[in-house]
Amino acid sequence: MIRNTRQRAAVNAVFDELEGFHSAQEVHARMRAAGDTIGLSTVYRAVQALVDDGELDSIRTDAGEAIYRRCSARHHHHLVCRACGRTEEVEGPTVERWADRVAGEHGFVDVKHTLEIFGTCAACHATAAPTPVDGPARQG
Amino acid sequence: MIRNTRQRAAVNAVFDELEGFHSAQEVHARMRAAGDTIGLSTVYRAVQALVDDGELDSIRTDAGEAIYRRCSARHHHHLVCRACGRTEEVEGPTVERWADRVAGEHGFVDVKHTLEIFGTCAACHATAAPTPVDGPARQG
DNA sequence: GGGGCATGTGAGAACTGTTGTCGACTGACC
DNA sequence: GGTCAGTCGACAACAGTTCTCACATGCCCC
Ligand SMILES: [Mn+2]
Ligand SMILES: [Mn+2]
Ligand SMILES: [Zn+2]
Ligand SMILES: [Zn+2]
Repeated sequence: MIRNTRQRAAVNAVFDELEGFHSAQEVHARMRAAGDTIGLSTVYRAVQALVDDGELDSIRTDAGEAIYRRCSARHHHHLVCRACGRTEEVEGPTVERWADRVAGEHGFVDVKHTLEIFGTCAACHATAAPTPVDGPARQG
Repeated sequence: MIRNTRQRAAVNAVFDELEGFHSAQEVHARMRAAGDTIGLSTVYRAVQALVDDGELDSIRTDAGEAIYRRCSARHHHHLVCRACGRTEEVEGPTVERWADRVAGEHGFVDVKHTLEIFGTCAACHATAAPTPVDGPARQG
């Protein structure tokens, strides 16, 4: 049985205050800095549980780190500024249908997909680029 | 200046004989097993150089491991069977236009994207599922 | 065909993110 | 309150990747 614990609730609460994507390690550091006592393993277990519950969405940086964000319930994708890290949720039936169709044409069933879009947001394009964030290694 | 070395050529050659995606560690093990003497660090450096040159395409498994494949020059995406790991290259203007359009609508410039499709291929769907391969953690 | 030397190599150490271990703890249920 | 499976967290272990640095070797120039 899944039990309600202070730690799980606290991790969940952190994502109420946080915009955008954050790693388990960062969440752990923030909680510790705020006086919360919680183990790193517990943070990892909590974010994974939250992803399983659909509370958080997770993507992986180009460096291989998993980052998490409070996620709206609707299926969507992310548009990420590679300069400032700002993310927008984007969605649309076009790409959903395309993915299902090409998979079906190849005889694949039980189809899911991952899609992330990287670019430079208008603000960052206007000014000089601040601290960069990893985009994809190669356009794929 | 970039120098031509036996090791770099050998890593490149490995991908001529190999279908699908393979990790740096696997390539290293194959080369060692075949009697090639090469260091793991060198394999990592070689595949990275090949990705930079556009000779290889790289994606990251859900477990965070980078895997590499000889890549056709045309822009495309991958349709991966989560049961047997078989991959198909898929492409189409629909999804390209969609990604560029939604990014443009949000004021983003210099846009790239990553897209992978996961499913069960017809062969694996017909038989019982063999050794599974990771798909995405969550449909995104 | 040699020097000279910047570039590349590779064994091993180090580093990163993540997961496993296991004794202590505690929320849920009675 | 008592029971006990689920949970915690310090720590170790692990996997993939990158760094270090002494040694080797392509490449340019003669
Ligand atoms: Mn989608
Ligand atoms: Mn594309
Ligand atoms: Zn930006
Ligand atoms: Zn298959």
